[in-house]
Amino acid sequence: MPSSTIVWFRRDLRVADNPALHAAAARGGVVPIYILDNDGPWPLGGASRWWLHESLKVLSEQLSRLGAPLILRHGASGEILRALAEETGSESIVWNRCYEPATIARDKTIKADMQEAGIAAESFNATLLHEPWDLKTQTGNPFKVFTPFSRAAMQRPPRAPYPAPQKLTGMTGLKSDTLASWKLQPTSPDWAGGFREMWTPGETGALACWDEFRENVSSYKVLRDIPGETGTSRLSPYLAFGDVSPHQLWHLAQQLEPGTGADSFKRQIIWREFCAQLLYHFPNIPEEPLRAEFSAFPWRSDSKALKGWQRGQTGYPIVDAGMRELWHTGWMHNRVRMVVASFLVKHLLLPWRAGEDWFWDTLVDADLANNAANWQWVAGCGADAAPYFRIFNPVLQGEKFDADGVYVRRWVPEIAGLPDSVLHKPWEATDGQLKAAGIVMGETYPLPIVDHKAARARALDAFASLRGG
DNA sequence: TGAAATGTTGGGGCG
DNA sequence: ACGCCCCAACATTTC
Repeated sequence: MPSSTIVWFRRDLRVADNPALHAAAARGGVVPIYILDNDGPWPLGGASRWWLHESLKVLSEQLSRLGAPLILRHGASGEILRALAEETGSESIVWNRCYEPATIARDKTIKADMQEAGIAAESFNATLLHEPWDLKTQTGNPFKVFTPFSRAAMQRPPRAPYPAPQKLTGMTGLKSDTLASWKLQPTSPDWAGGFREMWTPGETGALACWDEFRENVSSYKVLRDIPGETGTSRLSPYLAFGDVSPHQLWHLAQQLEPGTGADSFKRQIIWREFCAQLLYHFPNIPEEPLRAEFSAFPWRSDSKALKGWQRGQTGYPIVDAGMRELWHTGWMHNRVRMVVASFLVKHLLLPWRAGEDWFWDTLVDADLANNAANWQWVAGCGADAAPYFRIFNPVLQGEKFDADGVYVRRWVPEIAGLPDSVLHKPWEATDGQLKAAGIVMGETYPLPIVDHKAARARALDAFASLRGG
């Protein structure tokens, strides 16, 4: 009887379209393992830990049902895998590749160590449609502009998804941590109530999420910009943890009628690929601006303003609504992410790194590449970045994309009684309107922590100082 | 995947 | 009827 193959789960918490699992199952017995290894430079944030717990619970049930229970262990990945190989007599180990710089380095070492120990180690493509080293410009350089990247990506159809295994041959008697012992979920206080209301993590939840999205995909292109609607797919956390693969989603989108929102949706998938590719080729973007001249940028330091932003107390309703949605659900609507990010970086002149850290901790879809690349995009120091003079006006953005105030009223209920005409600028409400709505400005809802016009002028000055000197 | 400032045009009020 | 002005509406430029 051939020895079992260890399947090391990481950001691929699913049984369908899982190339590593598929390959292992074809060879014979499998030993699935997930290792809690928080040693890297970007340890999991609180919201991600919550999602991971839920997702592992589902994966564990699925694998047990298929016949190969999931082993949970914590510690240094290399040592754990070596020990497991010894315990099980496994002569091979497989996994699906991750592309964060520290993970690449770690996995390289593990692969070499394994092979030295006579254990065959093989990795597979699973979390990106295209390997970051596969798509290059005509001159052979990595893409730094989205449009040509997306053209190149569109011309290269991704592989078809693998089916889920029907049955696995597992091993019994191996020791495993309990999921609860990892304490991934909050207890006191339990801040995850809003998370549970909104999300069903795991592979089955991902497919249900797709089904719901498919019903509305024809209006995706328009409604994806309206935060009061459920217009976006909300698939991002599933993708971040690999509850579903981009190949599966691409394949599903291909089956929709062309000309529907499928094209816009695929474009968003390509944005994800673009960011991953940037991180691969420019591995320090989580910490350093891609455009080096930004190292000299005069960011302010203002812990009070930062806290006001984090807690949704800026006095700008659309900003506060977004930040509270994030805090409550672990997620924020895409349009509003751009508004709050622009507000932090331009109105408050606070470093994009502070926003990156906060999103990393609070988003259930936190992804190193997306987070770094998009914050740099907003700050103007990244690839294909927003020009420095593009400063969102939070009032206009609110009036344009939340015209009926559904979103602001949901997340900033203390001003819900204002009429639409002043909902996005409560400081302009008349005394009568404030009284009728039960609002005392500065007490029940903050006055704006910065004046838009002055903040805009200050940002333009600061950004201009980079250019002229 | 901006917003504000500036420029241009044309309808209409009015002497 | 005409010229003048105002200003909304749209276009262009600038940040």
